[in-house]
Amino acid sequence: MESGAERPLRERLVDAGVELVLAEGSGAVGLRETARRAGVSHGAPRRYFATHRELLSAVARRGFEELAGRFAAVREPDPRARVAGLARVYLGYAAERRGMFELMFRHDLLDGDGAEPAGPRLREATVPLFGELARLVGECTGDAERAPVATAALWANLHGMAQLQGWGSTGLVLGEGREEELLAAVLTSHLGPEQ
Amino acid sequence: MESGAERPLRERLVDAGVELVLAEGSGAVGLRETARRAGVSHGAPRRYFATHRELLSAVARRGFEELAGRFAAVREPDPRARVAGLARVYLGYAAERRGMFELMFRHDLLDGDGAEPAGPRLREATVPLFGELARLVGECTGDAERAPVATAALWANLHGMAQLQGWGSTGLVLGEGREEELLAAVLTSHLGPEQ
DNA sequence: GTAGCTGGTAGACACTGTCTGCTCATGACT
DNA sequence: AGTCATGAGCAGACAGTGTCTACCAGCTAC
Repeated sequence: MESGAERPLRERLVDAGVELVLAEGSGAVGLRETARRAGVSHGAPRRYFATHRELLSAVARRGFEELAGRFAAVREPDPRARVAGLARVYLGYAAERRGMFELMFRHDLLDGDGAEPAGPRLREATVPLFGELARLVGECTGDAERAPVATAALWANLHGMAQLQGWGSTGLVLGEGREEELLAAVLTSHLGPEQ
Repeated sequence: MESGAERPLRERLVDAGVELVLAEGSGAVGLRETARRAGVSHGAPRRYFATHRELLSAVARRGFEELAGRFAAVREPDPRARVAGLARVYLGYAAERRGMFELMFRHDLLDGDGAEPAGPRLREATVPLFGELARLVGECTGDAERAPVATAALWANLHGMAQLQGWGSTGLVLGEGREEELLAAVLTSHLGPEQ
């Protein structure tokens, strides 16, 4: 019954890693614990992940895929609404899947710098998204020349917001429940006033 | 010779931790390795740090002290120049002492949430600085009412920039050496055009 | 001079990542 | 059919880690 075609072990290990990172943070994602959760021996993961970092990288890559999926589901045609939608997706992902979000940006744990000949680098996966965002920002501000810098600024702002909201600093400093207001201010700052 | 009054072991352990975190990242700061660097037995740190997290927290606290010292050295009287100065200090610290900066915001590793009855919480140490920044932002924009939200936005922006610059994403997406330009754009976005 | 405290040593335990050798099924080739 | 190679997972070992515990050298105070 369990399932017609069994999911390959590699995927099951990443599944287990995702569960672990969401439940207990990236520190809990060990080779052995992951194997235990997947119901295999402690040495089994080694066939797919030569090292601890490779497992973590695979889990993080899963995160980037999830996030890309959410981005792809944003359908707003209007540039400004679209930027707002993408921003909300980003912040929403960071809030809902906190452990994943943190792991995804722990470059000290991840590969993508060294070795790994096949398979895209993790960081560079964000470049196309940056390109789309820059186009949208250009449309909003009507200044295509300054769009890259403005986009980098907006990008950094969103990333910082995600980070701060993640450890409650937004609430600490501003009072609870003012995220929407803050996001609106951020968008206005970088894109100019609405309409 | 070595030194007239010997530095207490607790401080020497934190020193060693700082060295380690700067040289090899927060993952390298272990109780045992730190003890080794300080030339004491592997159990010695336990007298001062009951747990690994406590050691890491002490190292992070040292970081906040360093950063506070740099902030205190900013002398610009003009509000806008002062904000710019503080921002440069923040980004400069993140760049020069990367490992420390990363550790300081790894709330999953640090205490300050649980236990630790005496001694100020780490996160809350940033609140007074936020207050000063909000005052300055209010002076720059002439809108004291919106200052808190504007300050939170700026704060998040700086933190995001520090993060992205730390792993080279700024360069990846914008080309190298455009940090000053980006900072200028960020300040303009949140404080309005210069003068 | 002896009791108690402070600051440190040393051994043990469970756990981790990594390495290595092993088993056993499957499938290809002769 | 028989052999061989390969893929996939198991199991044991090793060093290193955090944590716990017992122990001991000095010092101070009565």
